[in-house]
Amino acid sequence: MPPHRYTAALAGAIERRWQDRWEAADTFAVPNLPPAQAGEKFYLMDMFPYPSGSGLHVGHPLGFIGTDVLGRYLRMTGRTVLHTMGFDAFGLPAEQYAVQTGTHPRTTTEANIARYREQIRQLGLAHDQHRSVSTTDIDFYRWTQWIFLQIHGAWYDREADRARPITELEEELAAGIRALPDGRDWATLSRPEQDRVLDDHRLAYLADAPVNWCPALGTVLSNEEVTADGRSERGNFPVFRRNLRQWMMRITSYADRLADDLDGIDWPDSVKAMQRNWIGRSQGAQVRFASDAGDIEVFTTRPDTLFGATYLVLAPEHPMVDALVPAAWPSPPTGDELDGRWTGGADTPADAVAQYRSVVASRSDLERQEARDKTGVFTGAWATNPVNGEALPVFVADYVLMGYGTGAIMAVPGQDQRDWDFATVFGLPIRRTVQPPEDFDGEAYVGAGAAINSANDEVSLNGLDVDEAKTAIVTWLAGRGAGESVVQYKLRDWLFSRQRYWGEPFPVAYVAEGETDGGPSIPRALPDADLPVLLPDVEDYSPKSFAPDDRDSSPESPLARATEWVAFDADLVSDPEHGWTGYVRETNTMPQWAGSCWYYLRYLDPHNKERFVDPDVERYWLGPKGPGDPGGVDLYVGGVEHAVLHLLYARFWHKVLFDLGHVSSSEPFRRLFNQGYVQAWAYTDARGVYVPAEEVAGDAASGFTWNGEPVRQEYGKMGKSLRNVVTPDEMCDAYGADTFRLYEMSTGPMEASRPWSTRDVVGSHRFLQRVWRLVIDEQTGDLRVADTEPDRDTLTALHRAIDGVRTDLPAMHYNTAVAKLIELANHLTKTYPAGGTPRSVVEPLVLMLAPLCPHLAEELWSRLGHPDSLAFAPFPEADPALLVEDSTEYPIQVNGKVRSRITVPATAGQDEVRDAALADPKVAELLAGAEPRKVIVVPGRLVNVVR
RNA sequence: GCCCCCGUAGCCCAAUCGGCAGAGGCAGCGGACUCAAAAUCCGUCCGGUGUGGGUUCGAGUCCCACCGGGGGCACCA
Repeated sequence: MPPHRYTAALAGAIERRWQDRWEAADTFAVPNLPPAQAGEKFYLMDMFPYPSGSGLHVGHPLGFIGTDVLGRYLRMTGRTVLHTMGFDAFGLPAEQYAVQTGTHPRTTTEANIARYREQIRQLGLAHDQHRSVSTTDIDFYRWTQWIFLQIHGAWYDREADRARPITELEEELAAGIRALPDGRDWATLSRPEQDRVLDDHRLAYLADAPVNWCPALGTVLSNEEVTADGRSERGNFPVFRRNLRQWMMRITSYADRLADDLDGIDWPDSVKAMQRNWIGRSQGAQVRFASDAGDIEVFTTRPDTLFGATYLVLAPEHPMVDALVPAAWPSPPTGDELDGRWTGGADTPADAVAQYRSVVASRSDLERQEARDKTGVFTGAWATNPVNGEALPVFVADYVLMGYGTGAIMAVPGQDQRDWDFATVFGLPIRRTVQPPEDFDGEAYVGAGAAINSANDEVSLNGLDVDEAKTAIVTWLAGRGAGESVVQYKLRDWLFSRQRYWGEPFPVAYVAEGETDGGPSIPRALPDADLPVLLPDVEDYSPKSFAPDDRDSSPESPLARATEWVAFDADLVSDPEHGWTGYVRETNTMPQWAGSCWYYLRYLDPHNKERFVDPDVERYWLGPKGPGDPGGVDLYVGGVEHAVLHLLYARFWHKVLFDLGHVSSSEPFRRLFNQGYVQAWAYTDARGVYVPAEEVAGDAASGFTWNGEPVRQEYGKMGKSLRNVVTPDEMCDAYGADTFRLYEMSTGPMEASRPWSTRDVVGSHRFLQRVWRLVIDEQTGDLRVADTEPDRDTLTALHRAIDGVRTDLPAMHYNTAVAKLIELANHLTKTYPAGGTPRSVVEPLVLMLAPLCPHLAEELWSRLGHPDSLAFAPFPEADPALLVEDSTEYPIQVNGKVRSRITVPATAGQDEVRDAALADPKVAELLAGAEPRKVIVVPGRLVNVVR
């Protein structure tokens, strides 16, 4: 082994040396407010990790390395880059570990963070270390609590279409500028009554609402945390709908802005589509059908089909059902017999409904989804269609959901397949009100067409297209007070409390002995001086949990047991009626999403004791660049799994802060990029048990074996349970961090998922050895470069590489950038086999390699005689004159097939190329004297002669 | 069921506007070095782009249908 070869050991020594040097020199620190002469700012961010106990595997740093390469490139092209890394450290695993072992979650969390920091440090990421924060830092969650109080202290002014301080609402109510919704006089209300009015408007509020209660986890969950089949995203336990008093955030106030503002940000279409879908805005109409129990209000997106409604359906849980049900089965208004299918064989409508409800309740969400057969029962009631006075039977069926619209629909089987299916099962009439095309042979017709069968004495839709008909009928309904145009959303308010220990405590207080008017407790904001509200020490970290299917159990937070913490005294301006004593704390904590809703703001100003972020600093890094620009982080990189949850919540918080004047940007993340995942092969033996992937031999052709036994290959996530984890530590030991970085960047484009393949890593290592050898003699350690002029071919190769790399790196096309560097290095190795590579070529190569392999590049740069770090050295620039060669070779196609080649001077015009092509003997032969019909010359590319 | 993305060499991947299918890496094969092996170095084989149509002078690229893979939504009225 030559003594100065670039081995893993040498790489390791070089890497540690440069990491220490960067740290000592604070190379990547950036001031909160860079001086005026600094280059244009760029705020670069990764989605921060949850520091799990098992540390990083090679998949985790893919995005971190990608952002680091970009950040380093941008610094070398004159930009001022802010890039750091934090930790999303509240959350369930540390708490569950605490429950098992009694170790405080903070101890576990801080140990895990220390481990993550070490692993990240050895990768050589150019982070500003001073800005690193963790959501569990007291200095951090103090401001999470402060932001909560801002949201709690705000209401949404519909007219102004923005949030405003609740104090302004109070002033307007007190001054009589704004009337109370129920017509009461503000001045006559007691203080608790006034407070309740205000609470009804706050963006953070307590509500008795149907929530997702997960007995097995002992906590409630947000809609976003519940899977489509009604189980917890974490742990896959059953989740039940229960009415509980919980903290909610009024994210629905922002539904329109959250949907509309997607147009102004540079995000992947798929993520925008997922957010739009989750918000689920649909334009429609609310229509009232009179019944004996009062008006039944339905929501429809197709008011134009109102004349085709032949029955109504209410969700089984609809509050009007009981009032609608008559004592006995009625006779139909038509005078016919009551259809036997309608009654479910029950003696009375009440029995039928009760029976049906119990059947529905016993069906799990999964069963309900799988079995799409239409079931339901007649309530015994009729309602009146406002457009034609027809009596429509009212059914109860579980294909109508209480959680969307009004929980009631008008059924139009002619234009809706679900209604068609139901009508078929129950023998209900079907009437088309949109003319299907002549060749239409389906059932319900949902397409465009002219309205038919749609007229009464006052209004006729017949002949109108769908949109015209909608407008006409809504106008008519509105004139009669029977309906109006409305917008519906799937989005629900955000359930914001959890019955957990390891989360941010709520900075609120309740009067211990109850409100003076005997009503429910009013949460009072704590004064700023009382922040942070620290987590108390407790004996037992677990919430009370229950059997997974115990739906009637109730949540109980671990904080409730910290009785000395719960009871406290405070001087609350938010509670003018009371004194200074006798308060109790909120014992729920905030969900894990809270910290990640604003951490990008704290990165900007992490040590500020007075504010969560200084306004000037926020404006510098996040402010809009001009009119119409929303502002925000310049590039945010992370996995697509946060498409809805984190990214929707963060946008919501940011918009509240924007409305209240705390930030100048209206969106948190100007550009979002989803990196792919590193996946891995896993292997199972004959019993289906996973075997250690690193011990498997063989290949796809000859079959895989483990200990001589055949095993089956499968593809999936990297993880302990699949026994296929590879860690960055192993790769750094075996090859060095630069090789590992280079390999991860060269296996594919950033957005693509790709399989991990340890045995391919050697290719990246060999390339770095070649580069090393171009500069350093492996035997002596001396420089091998010469101060000579490169030949013309080498210059062209260099400038083409520069040109390509300058295009590829900022576009995050790292795999092709790497290919171009390898190509150049291979050219140099071949051209200068005995050494003496011109310094003027080697130095740009080293600089171009620096973003990808910073340690190696720094070392070579230093050995080439440059005392300063190359972190801010100018990135090479291509000379356009050197990109082109003197002559160009053109393939000549005849009728699309390559038949010959010609070489012409690079300066040749189209006519010269054409003439040269036609003069080619092979082409002349194929033409056989005939004039070509057409000759296509693509400059620099090819010539096609059409015969 | 609906929507989105992707199918190029044994494997991972390149290929501006439609313009010579191949940049790069792995594996394989041959050779150099070595007593031998590993490591390293040099050289080299391999496919016509999932399938079938269409548009075009020319299609990996555009259009249609199908097949395969991945993701999202899923009785949302």
